[in-house]
Amino acid sequence: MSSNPFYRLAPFIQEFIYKKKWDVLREAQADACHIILDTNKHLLIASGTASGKTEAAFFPTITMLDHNPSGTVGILYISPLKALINDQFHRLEELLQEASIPVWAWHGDASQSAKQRLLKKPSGILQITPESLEAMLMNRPELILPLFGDLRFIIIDEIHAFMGTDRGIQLQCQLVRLARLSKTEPRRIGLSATLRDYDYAANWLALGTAASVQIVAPQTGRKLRLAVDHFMFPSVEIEEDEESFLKAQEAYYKEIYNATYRHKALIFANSRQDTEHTIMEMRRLAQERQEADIFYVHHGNISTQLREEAEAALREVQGPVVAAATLTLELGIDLGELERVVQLGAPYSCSSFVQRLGRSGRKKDASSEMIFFCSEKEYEGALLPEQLPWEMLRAIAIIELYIREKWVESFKTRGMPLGLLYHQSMSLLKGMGEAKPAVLASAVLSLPAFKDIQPDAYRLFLRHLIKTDHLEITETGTLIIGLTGEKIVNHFRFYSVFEGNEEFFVFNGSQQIGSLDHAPPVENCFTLAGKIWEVTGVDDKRKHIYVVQAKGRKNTIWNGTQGHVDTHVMKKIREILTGSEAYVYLKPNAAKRLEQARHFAANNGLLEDLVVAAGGEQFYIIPWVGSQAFDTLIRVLRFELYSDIEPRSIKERSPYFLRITSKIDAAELKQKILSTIRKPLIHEALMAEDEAPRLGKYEEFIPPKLLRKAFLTDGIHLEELIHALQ
DNA sequence: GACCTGCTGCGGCATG
Repeated sequence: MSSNPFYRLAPFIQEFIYKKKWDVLREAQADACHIILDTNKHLLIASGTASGKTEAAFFPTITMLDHNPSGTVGILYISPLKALINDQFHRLEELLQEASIPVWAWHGDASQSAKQRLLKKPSGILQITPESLEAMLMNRPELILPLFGDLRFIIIDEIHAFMGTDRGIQLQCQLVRLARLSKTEPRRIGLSATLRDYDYAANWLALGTAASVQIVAPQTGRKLRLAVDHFMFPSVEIEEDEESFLKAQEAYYKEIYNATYRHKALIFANSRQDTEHTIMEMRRLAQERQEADIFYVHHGNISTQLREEAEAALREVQGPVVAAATLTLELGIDLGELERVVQLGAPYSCSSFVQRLGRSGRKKDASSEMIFFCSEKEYEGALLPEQLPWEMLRAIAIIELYIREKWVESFKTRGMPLGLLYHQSMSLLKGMGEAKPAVLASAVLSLPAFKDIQPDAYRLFLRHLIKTDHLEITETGTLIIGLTGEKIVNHFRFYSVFEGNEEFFVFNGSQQIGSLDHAPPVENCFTLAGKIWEVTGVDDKRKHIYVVQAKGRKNTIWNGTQGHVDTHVMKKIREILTGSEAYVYLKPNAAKRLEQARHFAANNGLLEDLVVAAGGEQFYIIPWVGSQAFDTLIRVLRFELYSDIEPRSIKERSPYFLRITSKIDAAELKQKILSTIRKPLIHEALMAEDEAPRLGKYEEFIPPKLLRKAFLTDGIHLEELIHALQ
């Protein structure tokens, strides 16, 4: 074995590296070479952004394919994004110029003729999305053997984007189905820049196979340069204040302008509106100063063409370019080296922070840097806990967790993914045409993702699908897809397991008022078109929300959905408020605001206990738990403490605090909450009798009895709540 | 008043 793996790579790869003037293989690349070339194990590459992960996966696997060409497709590359496939396609074509290994992109936008050419002579590397793979497995299962009968490797890019999601469960099912139909056991390679829980990731990657996983996770000692700034916008309740509000806003945008001026810069925001608004202001300021328009917006509602223009500008234009994006620019599409990364507010998760940070400092020895612009709006009548700078606190917590503890969020797999059970059952049956119930059951329940589904539950599930015409039973006792099922399965939307953006239309009688992304629960109020409405009913099928105009003062204003925050982050925020540390990366305004917040929290007793008296019969509950445990706490209050608390008085800002009205005092309330959550059989009590909430796509087709069970398993996070409150 | 991802097969018509 040569000690330098470079000399073991295929000649055209050596030539490619030489031409690129890369002096040595990166650590991850060298390690990956040894594992791929010298072992039979799966491989997990968990190394930082810009460490050459994709090359680390492709160099040795292509080398092996070059030595010993495969009779069918030899490497299957699976990506969560079409954009990533297109990006990789060009890079692979360049690498493979001198080789006789073809590369094929297969996704919704790929041409039919290219797909036909591959089918004529299956070979080389195929790049695909889970949705296109689903279509293949379901509509053309007979093609799997000729396409993949000699498959050697499966490379899964950005696996953290799959782990812990329904799409990831779908992918795991597909890998097993692919292995069965192709009669191969390809080695798997997973790639990610943001992982901490390597064991979970390794298990995820190897699920359903016998081989073990070797992990490559080189330490990168990249320098960090961080800054957090804070801006206060005064309230605009009275007219005189408006001027000072506008002045503060102007100062804020000028600061962003200056931070990105004459740089290649990316501005991350947490909402599409923020990106639009910020770029509008940047344009205005540039125009005032007669500077060029170098600004772009990049988010989910922007067309592919415009997004590609923004990406190309960042990558290729000489001179300054400024783009504002939501998380659309987090994943690994190549943008080249960016000089500045600005974050408006705080990301919701540490892992998001790491991805965004990785957009700068890609060159050797360059430091990664990010400036946080946190802002706060003062307003009349703000409740005590609302006067804490939560967003800035979350920014500090995320920074501290990452730089001190190297912590990022871990993933959790759903125990009862019933929507997926429907999806995979229908997909498998469609591929089979017809099947005896026992045959279908064994094909589905032997998939590792469904190991916790009991045969009894599956029988109930099948009977329900027969009753609702999703399935039909023939005279010979076999199952076929039923009339209702045909409509679902034959629609092109069937291939994805996540729901597209829905629009709920709001009706007051027969008058349509507007639309919302989500339906608030019945009896909750929300504002739209300048008025407050109370929800009287929701028609999930027609996507209608029925409302009446709310009368009098209503406490239960629905807050919409918020980003998910982990319990670890909330605990860190409390620690920051309790402590006295001065963080070096805080700019003067931010440092001052933190000091104020610490005093304010201490003086008002906000850090002392779970329940804080707020005067009269009002109380704050500040639990310092993440979003999921927070939602469970609300269930505890609604369903178990309703005799002490006025349920309609609950006002929440998830996951930071709740305000409630109660006749019993703070100490007793706290005691009741703590003793309630430890009661045996409490799980069942936290749901209304007729409640069967859906957690994902296709769950409307599941028998309510099973759906309730799934919610108890995956929707109620009592253990986390108990643990966090102790 | 979070954010994001993905999509077949075929009939019919126009064009070279």
